[in-house]
Amino acid sequence: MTESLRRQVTLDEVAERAGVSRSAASRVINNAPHVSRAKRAAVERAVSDLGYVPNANARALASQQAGAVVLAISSENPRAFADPFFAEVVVGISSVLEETDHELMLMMATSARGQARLGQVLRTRQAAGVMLMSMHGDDPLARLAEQADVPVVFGGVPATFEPRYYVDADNRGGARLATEHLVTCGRTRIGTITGRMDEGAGLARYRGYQDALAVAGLDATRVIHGDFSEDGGADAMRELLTAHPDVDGVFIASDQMAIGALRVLQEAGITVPTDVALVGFNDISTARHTTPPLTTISQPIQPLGREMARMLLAVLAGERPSPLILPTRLTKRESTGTSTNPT
Amino acid sequence: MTESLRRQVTLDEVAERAGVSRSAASRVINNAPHVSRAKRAAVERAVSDLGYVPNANARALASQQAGAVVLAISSENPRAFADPFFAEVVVGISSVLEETDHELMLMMATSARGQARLGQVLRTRQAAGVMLMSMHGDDPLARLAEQADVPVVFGGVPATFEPRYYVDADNRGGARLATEHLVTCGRTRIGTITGRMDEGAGLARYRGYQDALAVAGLDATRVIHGDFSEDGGADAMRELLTAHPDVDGVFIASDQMAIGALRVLQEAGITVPTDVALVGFNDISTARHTTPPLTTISQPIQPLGREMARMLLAVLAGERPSPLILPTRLTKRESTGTSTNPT
DNA sequence: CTGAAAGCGCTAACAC
DNA sequence: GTGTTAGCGCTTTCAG
Repeated sequence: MTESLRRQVTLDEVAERAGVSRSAASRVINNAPHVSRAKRAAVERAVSDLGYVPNANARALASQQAGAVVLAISSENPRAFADPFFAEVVVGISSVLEETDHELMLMMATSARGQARLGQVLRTRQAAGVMLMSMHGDDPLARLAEQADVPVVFGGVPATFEPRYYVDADNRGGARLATEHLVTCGRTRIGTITGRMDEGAGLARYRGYQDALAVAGLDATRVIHGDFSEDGGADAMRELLTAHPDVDGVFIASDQMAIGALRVLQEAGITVPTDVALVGFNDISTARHTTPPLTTISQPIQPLGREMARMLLAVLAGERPSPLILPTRLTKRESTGTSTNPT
Repeated sequence: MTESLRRQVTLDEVAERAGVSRSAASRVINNAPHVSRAKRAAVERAVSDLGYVPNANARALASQQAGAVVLAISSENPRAFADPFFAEVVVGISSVLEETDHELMLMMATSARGQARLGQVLRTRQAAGVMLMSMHGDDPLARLAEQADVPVVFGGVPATFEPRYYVDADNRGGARLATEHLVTCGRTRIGTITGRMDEGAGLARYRGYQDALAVAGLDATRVIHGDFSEDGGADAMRELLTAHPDVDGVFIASDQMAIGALRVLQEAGITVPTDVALVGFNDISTARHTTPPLTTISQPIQPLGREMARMLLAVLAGERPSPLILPTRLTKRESTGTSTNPT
């Protein structure tokens, strides 16, 4: 690391300095076999003397395989990536990638243009693999990735098909946990505000609600479909109150919606949790600060990102990892009754 | 886009199909001059027939300049990127980049390894430029970027030096606004909980507090230094209460700290805003949902990202844009008194 | 305006 | 074990 921090140092220079052929140098760099200890050492010295750094572009071009992987987020809404959820996922991914020689490219495949570019990046082998998140319905991205003939790992399961490789949180189990908790609290007229039914998570959470009530032998028809957003949650709660005024507990498929619902309940003079108990999903940071604080299902978001990255790495290495479902857990707070006052 | 979605289509193939030389084809692709209309059209047809997509690696190698730009986040804490703030910035950046042919690489220059890799990426011209965020003290990253001899745009101003190109929010002005609001509300014993003083934002917000009180002719010595975190805010508020029990208004340099402070105040039986009025900074999403909701300074976060990207693009294009300071504004909520009950 | 030729820095057969 | 030889797909002089 002594000389020239600005200029490119080439392999040839290293080879010359070390007094070996370029192939030998190359072999050392990629620690391939068939190099004598002496040469190996010489090359290594030259590398550190010169501060050699391989040129990733040349390497990718020659070997037809890139070092970068891409994280693509698909959504008709460009703001989707502003969701703190993704920030966490990215942290998880980066923490794994940082240990390897893979760079992370971020692509918001929002517009047609964005999608085209993703296809282009994949097709020209600028990226070795893709992690795909947040697709609803039959997302064109999925197809695009398949065509590109590049390893794809999904974060979350699309609503319409089960990918070969994916990591997901146990949405169904979590929803079941949430609903069971409501049952445990003594609620008997339990409704739900679902997420979008064209997303895997929305569907799974709805199923979990049904599971729990089936087991408890309770009616599972107090259902309003929402869209995961705060305002959507408010609207849905109004509908729910109208359609089923007797509801005494609600499982809400996202904390954002739960916050909207909370507002509506307050405005209607309905007390949480005394009159109606609430459970959300996601454990966003705001959930701790609402009044009352929100009981919710916590997801291991950063691990989700980590495992996505690990899985992609595994596929890249020629393995065939199995899909992974990460556990979710109940985080009790006051919106379902305090511990000192269990209903 | 008819044939072969999987295979690389090369420029030569396009040239052959169009019945022109490779150079001609290349010129058309890069819409350079010196090509007859006829040839141009032929090439364009061939391109779309074949679904040609230039290979970015080859291009970068040959031209010695990459298409990708990197967003590097520096922090001793890998979780820093989990901050929703960054997610917003990234959205802003992406929205601009999506219109261009630049890819976005994300690098968390957390570990020494991460920093080394960043240097490597820059040095081997895998990236055309860098956007750097969140540095405190004399961040090694800044130096690294300079050495690499690649355009660098800073997001926020480091505490120790003023970079050539940067975009920042008007932290000082915002802090002043916040403090002035406290004055307007009739508070006279106004304290502050600052952020980290080795970050530009922490410093600037403290100065803004001083500015406002100097103008108002009020005492500006009720100062406790915090660290931007929720727990840090709680600790700081305890200290402040001990050191200056007479305080009746506090400007707190981040909403996270303000939330911690709010908790301490509540526990101490001090009513907000009646006894003590509070103003935070950032307008994080939780600020709307605390009890009482938090008056705070809103920053244009997404625009910040957008402008960073635009500035980098400008530099890349050979321009010399001036640094940019984005305005901040006061968002009034109940923590400084309701509008129906202005103190 | 146009095309030929010479690389960019590296990998990968292939002979030795 | 080792070095030589071709390229990877593109840009870029440089003559025509």
